[in-house]
Amino acid sequence: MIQLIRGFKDILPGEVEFWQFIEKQTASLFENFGFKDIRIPVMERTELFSRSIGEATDIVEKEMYTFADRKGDLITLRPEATASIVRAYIQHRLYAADPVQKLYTIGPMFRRERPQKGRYRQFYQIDAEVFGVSSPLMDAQIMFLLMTLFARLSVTDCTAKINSLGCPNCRPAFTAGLSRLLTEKADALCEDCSRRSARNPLRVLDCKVPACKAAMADAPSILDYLCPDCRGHFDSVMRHLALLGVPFELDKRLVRGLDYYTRTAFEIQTTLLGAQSAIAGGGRYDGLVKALGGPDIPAIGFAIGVDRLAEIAAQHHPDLSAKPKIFIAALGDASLTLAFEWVSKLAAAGIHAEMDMAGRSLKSQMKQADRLGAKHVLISGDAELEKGQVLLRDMATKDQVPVPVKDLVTEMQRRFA
RNA sequence: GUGGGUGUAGCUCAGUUGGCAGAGCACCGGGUUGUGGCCCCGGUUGUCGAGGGUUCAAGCCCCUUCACUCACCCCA
Repeated sequence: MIQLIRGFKDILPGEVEFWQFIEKQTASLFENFGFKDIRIPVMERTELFSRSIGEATDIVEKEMYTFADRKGDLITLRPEATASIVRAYIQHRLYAADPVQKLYTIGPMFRRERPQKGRYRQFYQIDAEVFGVSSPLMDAQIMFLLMTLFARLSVTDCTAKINSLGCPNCRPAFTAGLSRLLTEKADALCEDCSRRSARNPLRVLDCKVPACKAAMADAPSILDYLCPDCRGHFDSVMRHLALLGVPFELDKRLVRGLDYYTRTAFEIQTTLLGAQSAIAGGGRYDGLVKALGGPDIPAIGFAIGVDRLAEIAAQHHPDLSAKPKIFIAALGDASLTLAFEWVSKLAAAGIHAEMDMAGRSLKSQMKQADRLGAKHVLISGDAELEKGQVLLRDMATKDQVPVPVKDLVTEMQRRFA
């Protein structure tokens, strides 16, 4: 037996129904908000990701599936979708007709992390991006859209955490201040934090080690450093979130793992999934389109963890599997042939119909119909056929009525279509 | 990458100081010549994760390894 790759998984019938449900709700809601579906490849040139996500990030440094193709070009299985969508936006000059474009996609992403609950090496994201809108109204609307989607999916136990990361004008001052503090307190920090100090200084603010907490007690907040534009933008986001009734919490330590974010950063968290509390995250990245060679156009986007959503949805919706309208139980060769013809034609006509082809006992076939959850069973045996009819049984009420064999498919269509 | 837990039937799991591998569920058949759910009877199902070692004898003890899982880290 050949094992599947670590961190990868199959989605089997019984679970896949939740995925379909999520995808349907997403498509209809997103289209109501003006988003259009876009399909992008699962592989790109490695350079696209290293340039957009950031050379020094965990994702690029140690989590990407990167290899040389037969010609020697370095390619990477996408660890996220934003880079590809931005690339497509620039490459096809989608901004030419209208710089404002709202795009979404659903698909697998790949990161080589250690698997755990709610974290896989091939995982699925619903990803959406809005180009050409710098207004804070869009930031607020996007979070409203997310909360609305989650409510539809019965994921009620979630809160929005928001922060502002500033912009190239104001962030450097904050980063410098923080770095200065970290250098001063270097001796007091735990091993992890001394490592983080250089790479990801903001993370130190989040450390649970008491000594680090004490050392960071008077650490600066990014919010105190925001320039007037960023401050105004952030205040407006919060004002409009309140207007739409989106519950949110300010989280001054919220940071995104990707370098390209500016200003608004947010995460939707839930308590239902153990350590992997984030079911969606995103933010504004006003400089990325230009950095990747496009025009200077602002953008904001987010990603939803579908695996995590499906796990939660499974707790609410017990059975979404399709139930047959009709099961045909056949006794004897003549009936078997007729049942074969009827089931095939009913299914083709859009009526979910099933049968047993193994020639088993009536009792066994009834059991099978019950297990499948069939609404009705057509019983066809020699005794009925002699009279030119079959029996239609309602499985819930046990009522049985004869139905003529002639034009049976048409009659069933009339009753159950 | 680091740590903890777990690997026995399709599923959930028992398995005593080392002594013939088990139960429930599921599945198949019967009880009812041709009628589902409840009940009763019978039956099928095993690389005990893998490899090596100790022993007369290993599911159990020792070593190695793999997988799953939870957490750190990071994130969706």
